[in-house]
Amino acid sequence: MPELPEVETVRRGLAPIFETRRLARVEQRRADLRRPFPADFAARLTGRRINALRRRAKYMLWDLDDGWSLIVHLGMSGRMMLADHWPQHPGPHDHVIFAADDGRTATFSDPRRFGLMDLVETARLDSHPLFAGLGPEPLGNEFSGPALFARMKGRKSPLKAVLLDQKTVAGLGNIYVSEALFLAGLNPTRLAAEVTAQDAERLAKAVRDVLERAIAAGGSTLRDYVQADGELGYFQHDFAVYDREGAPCPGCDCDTAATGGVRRIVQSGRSTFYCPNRQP
DNA sequence: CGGCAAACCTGCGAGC
DNA sequence: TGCTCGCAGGTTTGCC
Repeated sequence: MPELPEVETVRRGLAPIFETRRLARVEQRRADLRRPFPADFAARLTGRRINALRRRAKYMLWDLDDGWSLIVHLGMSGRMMLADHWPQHPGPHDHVIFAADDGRTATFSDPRRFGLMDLVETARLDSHPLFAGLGPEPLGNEFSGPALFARMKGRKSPLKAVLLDQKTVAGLGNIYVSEALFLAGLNPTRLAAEVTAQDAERLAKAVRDVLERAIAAGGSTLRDYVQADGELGYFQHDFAVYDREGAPCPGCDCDTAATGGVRRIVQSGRSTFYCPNRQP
């Protein structure tokens, strides 16, 4: 799915349209996504003004004028399609349609239906089950080398798994974990407990760096992710290692014929890409 | 606690 | 051309 940079890109696409506007019409077209929608979902949103459109980790938050917030998670294949008018012929995967009071619409489309939507009292957001255990925002002030080091301490799991764990730091997914570990020169199979404070410092910087560059590029477009305005993100052209098995390691003089180039391994069922030379 | 596989779903590309 | 298989950006659950 969209990881943090893609969710942030979608948020930035929606904010100018929906922030400060009222929801004139909302249509929920099926009973559930990954889980059921809250009761009276569309009715509770209709007529509400959106005070702010925020993001926490990979979740979008639409703060409403009645003290509640809409939580939107895009899952693996969720996206928001913008239009000037109510869609005439929604497709089979168009599950929710939102219309602002000026007639513009956003259609939430999610073929795999791993996304979810929920409503929560804004003041109680941090205690919502989805948010209670989340680690710090990687682009926020709470995230730093020492903070990351503290969270990795004692964890006898591979770096890949620990970074993918949203309790360590919130917002990384399969792509950006591989990219960050590459930038930091750390092997994904190394145990988190064994990295030094200096390693953690480099890793924290790498996480920030890759996420900031990905956001600047509008995220990564693989199969079905597009920005809210229909434009394609282009950070996928900047991947150093992700989905580049066998390719020469970028910025590395290692002999591809000898090393085999970028290597792909499977960790807890998911692909990890790295350069064995730069990430010993 | 931790690692791992499977589950939830559909679509797509590769290979035969 | 048409089929099957494997794999895909996430998260949760349940089992060793």
